[in-house]
Amino acid sequence: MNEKYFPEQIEERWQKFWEESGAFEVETDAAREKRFYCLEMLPYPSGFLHMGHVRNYSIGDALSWFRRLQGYNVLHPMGWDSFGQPAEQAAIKRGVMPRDWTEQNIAHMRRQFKRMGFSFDWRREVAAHTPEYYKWDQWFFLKMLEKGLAYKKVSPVNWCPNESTVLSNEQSSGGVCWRCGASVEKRDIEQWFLRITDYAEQLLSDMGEIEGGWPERVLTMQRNWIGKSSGTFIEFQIKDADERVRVFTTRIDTVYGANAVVVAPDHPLVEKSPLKEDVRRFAERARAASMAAREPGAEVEKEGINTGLLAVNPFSGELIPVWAGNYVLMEYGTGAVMSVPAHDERDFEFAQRYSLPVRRVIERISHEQPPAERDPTVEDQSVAMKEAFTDYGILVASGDWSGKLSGDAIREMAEFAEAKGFGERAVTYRLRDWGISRQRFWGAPIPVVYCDECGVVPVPESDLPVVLPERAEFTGTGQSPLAGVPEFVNTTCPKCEGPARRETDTMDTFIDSSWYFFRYIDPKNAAAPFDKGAAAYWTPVDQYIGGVEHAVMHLMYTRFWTKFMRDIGLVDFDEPVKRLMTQGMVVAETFYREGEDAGSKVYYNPADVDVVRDEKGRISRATLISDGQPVTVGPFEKMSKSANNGVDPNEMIAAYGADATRLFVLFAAPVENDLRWLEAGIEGTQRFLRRVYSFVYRWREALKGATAGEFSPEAKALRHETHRTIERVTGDFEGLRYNTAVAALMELLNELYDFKGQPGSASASDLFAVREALEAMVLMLAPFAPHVAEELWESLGHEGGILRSGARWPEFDPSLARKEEVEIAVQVNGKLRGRVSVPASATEEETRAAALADERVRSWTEGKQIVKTVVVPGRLVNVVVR
RNA sequence: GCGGAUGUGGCGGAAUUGGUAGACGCGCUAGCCUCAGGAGCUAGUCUAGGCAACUAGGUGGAGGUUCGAGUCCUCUCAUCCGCACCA
Repeated sequence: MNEKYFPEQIEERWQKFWEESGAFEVETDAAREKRFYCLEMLPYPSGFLHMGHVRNYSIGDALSWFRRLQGYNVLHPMGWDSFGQPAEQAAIKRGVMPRDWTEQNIAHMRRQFKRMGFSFDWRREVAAHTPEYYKWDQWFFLKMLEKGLAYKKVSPVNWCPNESTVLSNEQSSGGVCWRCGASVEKRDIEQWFLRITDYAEQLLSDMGEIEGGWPERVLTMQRNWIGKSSGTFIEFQIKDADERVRVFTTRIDTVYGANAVVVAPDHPLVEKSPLKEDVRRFAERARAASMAAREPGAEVEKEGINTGLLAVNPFSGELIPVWAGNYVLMEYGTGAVMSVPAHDERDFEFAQRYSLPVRRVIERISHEQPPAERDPTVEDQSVAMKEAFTDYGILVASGDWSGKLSGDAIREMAEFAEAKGFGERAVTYRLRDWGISRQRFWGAPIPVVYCDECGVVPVPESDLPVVLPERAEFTGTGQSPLAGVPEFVNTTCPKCEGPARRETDTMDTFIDSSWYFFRYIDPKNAAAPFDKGAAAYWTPVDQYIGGVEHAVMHLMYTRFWTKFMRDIGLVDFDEPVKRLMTQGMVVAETFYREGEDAGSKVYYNPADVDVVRDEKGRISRATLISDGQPVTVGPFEKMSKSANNGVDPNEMIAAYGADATRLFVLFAAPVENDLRWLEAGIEGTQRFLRRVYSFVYRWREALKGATAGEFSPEAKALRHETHRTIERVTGDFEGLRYNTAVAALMELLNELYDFKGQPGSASASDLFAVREALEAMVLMLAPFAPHVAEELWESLGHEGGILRSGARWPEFDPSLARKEEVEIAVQVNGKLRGRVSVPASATEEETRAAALADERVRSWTEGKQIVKTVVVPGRLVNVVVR
């Protein structure tokens, strides 16, 4: 052991040791009942590790170490979400093949991960772009096709007319092509979809199984995304035509207030309109407007046009006009609504704009509801009502239904409609089927073949994987690069062996990430995606950790995938993840100056800025080091290129070591909060590690003479601190409260520094107490700073590395964790007036007596009448006087 | 607009879930050590008054419940996030 703490030497040494000894390699072992699956979201191999990754994997790594030390068989794997657009864009820009680009990036990032010392079982590494992996994407697709869960339908894509190519949403943001700036059009093409909507109800109801383990806000977002709504379909007959229009409503009780039927501009009924040319022009305008205004916050004004058609209200028999309106969406419900302006805000706004009559059919039943705005002299309330009344209430002007309560009316009117055959109750969902077709090269090919004779033919399982070609032309224009590779496209029909063409669409990369954590369990399996028995041992995942940006899509898809795997017998549970932790962003200071153009900013990296603080610690001045001139201090923002506030993990490792870097990201903030990166902060954690190190260095020889015996008061106090710390840290780990766990360790170290006694002269029992404290400290430090913990553990006389040495997470002795003497706060009329020390075992009476006997307390109670005393044993006494 | 969350020193954050507010760290101040230090060590650091013991105030704001409120309730303000014509 070196006298000084040199992180780079220690870290290199132990990384090598771990690798050579296979320290983190685990086996599926039914004999080991205690097992734990710790999973972090797999990264996209962009080529560079960033601080968000460091945070994500530090959180998971700490938990993995903790569970290992507790004796669990811990699966902690890593892989690569290695399909996706950036590789293809690199190919277009620089001509490098996606595979080469991707694999170089993976190699680089893998080195960075190893340099961080994360405890992954690298033998289980998987990468989505390898045929061994995506073969099973294709296999799952075929299973879905077989079960009728995969199907084709016509659906729009973003289309650049200039380059004749399909664009992703990202490539067409703002409605213009990312490369040529041409305005993007929608084009309808046939694409593959997965029927996730078949699982909508389960995705909703199974949330009950994971509530408590998942953040409430994630569940809420998923609930909103699924968007369940119960209501009724009602059919309106079109006058003088053999057509009916179907609407969906949750408020059938307001049907007597309908003043119109409003359909989506692209609703098929529009074809029957006598004014269909006008309506079509309107529809085109509406479509163009909705494409252009995709920016959030821009509320589109409600517009519409009368189609000239009339519909019959099946309840009242009344004739009402049919309008086309831009606020009605073809994708939701039936693409048509009954417009009830008196009781729906959007309909109200629409009616105001086009001066349609407003008929009120629901009255309030409670005075807490808004007062009735009603002009009894006229039927049309468009003048009297200032806004829609959307509450439930009592029906009026609704024929036989008048006088009923909304709740009853909704049920009875739906039954009536069903009985009369013009309606039915239904549940609709906002959730739509999952479009998985991508007109791109760098993804898993969809395994179907098109044959002129046989039509759409699935590739037989035995022919999987359908392998991507090694090379293709990447121009960024025209059709998908895959379609330009004849060896790939031209094939024979598996059915009739005649000439056929392969599907050239590839799969959405969310498919890869929907089941990757099952592949880790059995990554080399050539006969199945994974072994059922092994999966039953390891899954569901005990703890999943990742960014909240995946709260909806990825986590919804993976839940769906799991339910499908259950239905084909691969797993026997409903939910893949028991506990989910969503970590906050890593943010850093920003510094800037106004740029040349008005409103533009030039950002400077925090490393290039010198900050001067006043005596309070507030920033008083910030100057650019290179020219000494002031810069503006901006807010903390997510680390990014554009704000020039990124920090390269490599530089941090080089300057402070992987251990200090990891310790800092876990200590600086609770894991779910944003993390403010401050270079000074990491210096603080390095200081802590150095202090631990040098303490062990000074004491390690003397500690060989430690034996338990009669303990001095100081030793007792230290042992109390040690056991109390173990208790706190253990509890903090269970709740992933790393920041307070680290704080507790720092407190214990402060106690050690305050300990009276020197290595040369301490008694054997004092040494025992110090040794006990240090061993607990080192083991509890291992999840945060494993390299230095290994080094210290060895120097305390343990051979073979922490895990192999049989070390276990320290247990606390409750009798030692408890204090013998406790300090009791004494209040007089709720104000703190003194503190007294009593034995922990003191009774309520003894505590009260001690409090009242205290001199300072007496000076406040003197001459007053004691009305009562409240005693909280072990905590405080409150004396109430008058 | 709807839904959710959060407001505590100069800063990140603690507070055993109704019981000593500000743990731990950063920053800052002073001293020691040093050729030097962006190293290390020691002490201090919520605000105001006081040499001090101490006193008063203090958890965005205003009320309330309670012996006692950062914590519970009502209203209000601010910030952040999610969804957004979902019928």
